[in-house]
Amino acid sequence: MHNQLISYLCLLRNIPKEDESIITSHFEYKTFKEGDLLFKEGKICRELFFVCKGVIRIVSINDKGIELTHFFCKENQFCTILQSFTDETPATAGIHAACDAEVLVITKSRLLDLYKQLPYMKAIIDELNQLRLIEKVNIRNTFLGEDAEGKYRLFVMQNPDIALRVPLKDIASYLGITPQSLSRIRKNIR
Amino acid sequence: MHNQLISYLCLLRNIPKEDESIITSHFEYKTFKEGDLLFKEGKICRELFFVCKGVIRIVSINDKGIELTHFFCKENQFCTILQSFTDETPATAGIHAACDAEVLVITKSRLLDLYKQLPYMKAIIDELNQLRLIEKVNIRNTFLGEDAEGKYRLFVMQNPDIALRVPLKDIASYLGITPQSLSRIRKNIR
DNA sequence: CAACACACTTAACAAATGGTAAAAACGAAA
DNA sequence: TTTCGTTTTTACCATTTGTTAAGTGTGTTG
Repeated sequence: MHNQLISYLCLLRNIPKEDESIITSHFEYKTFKEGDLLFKEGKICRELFFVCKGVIRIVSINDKGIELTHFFCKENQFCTILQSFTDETPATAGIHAACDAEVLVITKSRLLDLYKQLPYMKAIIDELNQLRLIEKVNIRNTFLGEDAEGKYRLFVMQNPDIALRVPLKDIASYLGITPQSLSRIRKNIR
Repeated sequence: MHNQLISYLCLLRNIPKEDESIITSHFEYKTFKEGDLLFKEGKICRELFFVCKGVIRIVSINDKGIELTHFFCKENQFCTILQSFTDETPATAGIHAACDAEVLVITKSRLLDLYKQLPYMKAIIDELNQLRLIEKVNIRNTFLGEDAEGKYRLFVMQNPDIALRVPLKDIASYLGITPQSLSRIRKNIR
């Protein structure tokens, strides 16, 4: 599992062999079952997760009590509640396992320690943030102007693996439609 | 105008007095009329804009020929087509003046030169990117699960100034609804 | 001023989506 | 297996939004 993290980081920047164990030793391996809570809404998020296997999702509850899925994170993606992690303010969203998942966790204090030992790690995380920003903007733009069916088609095209692994209701709450609507759309597509 | 840029940057990090002219000399001042093109879709975007006055918007055209407004940038916001600017790939969106606007422009090569002279500028831009990522995620999440009227109310609450200054059709294309729908929604709210 | 282009509004109808409810399918636990 | 709870499907109706079309400004240009 720790190898997977190193392999991924190597895609962005060469990691000296001798640094590998420094990096991995800062992370802790954990497993979760579908529906399990990785992080609870309302607390300050001091963890950064790296998904090794499975899918996790960022979730909040709106004023009507409806679950909203902000986004999914799958294999080889970092995930946290960025605002809470950065500002140390209470998070307005939690993190749930959308299916069985294996993750590596690093706490904020350990991450800062890692930055001290290996300053280039900060640059990697900054670069990942920029890539993530580009990705978020792209997702918004491809969804813009599409109706529910169009959004679902785009989602499936861009994330065929996620579409197969997580419950329908989670995808519906990600697309901003009701499970009934998504079920209807799936039938129409078949 | 250049003072405005320095004032804004000072909110993020203290700028030594002697650096101010180094920074501002890298930027060029330009004015645009409503509807003017700041950057044309399809080209490689090598400019980073800082809005001093007015509102600009990122625009693309979908397969049906409909204009889509990705987002607006107003006073004291940096704006570029980030993917194109970073990867030097052709941009799939252009930048238009949503109302009369005054901006400071820095080219990519001049920005890289500025990074060399003042390395802390890179940290500032990285921090701005992270803030922008948090903002994009927040916008998406507050819109999620809202109907068209809810999205419009949220937009007006969060951007009362923009709502008053730019054409209705641009806001409609930002919300992903037709101008007719937005006109109807405005009437209902009155 | 007149003519024109463009943005905005309004209306009538069609299509898509939401709300409610109930049934069916599925999985977990006793 | 049976039971229970949850997810998914289906159906019906209400509401929202899109589509089309026409009318009303408003500003610009000749």
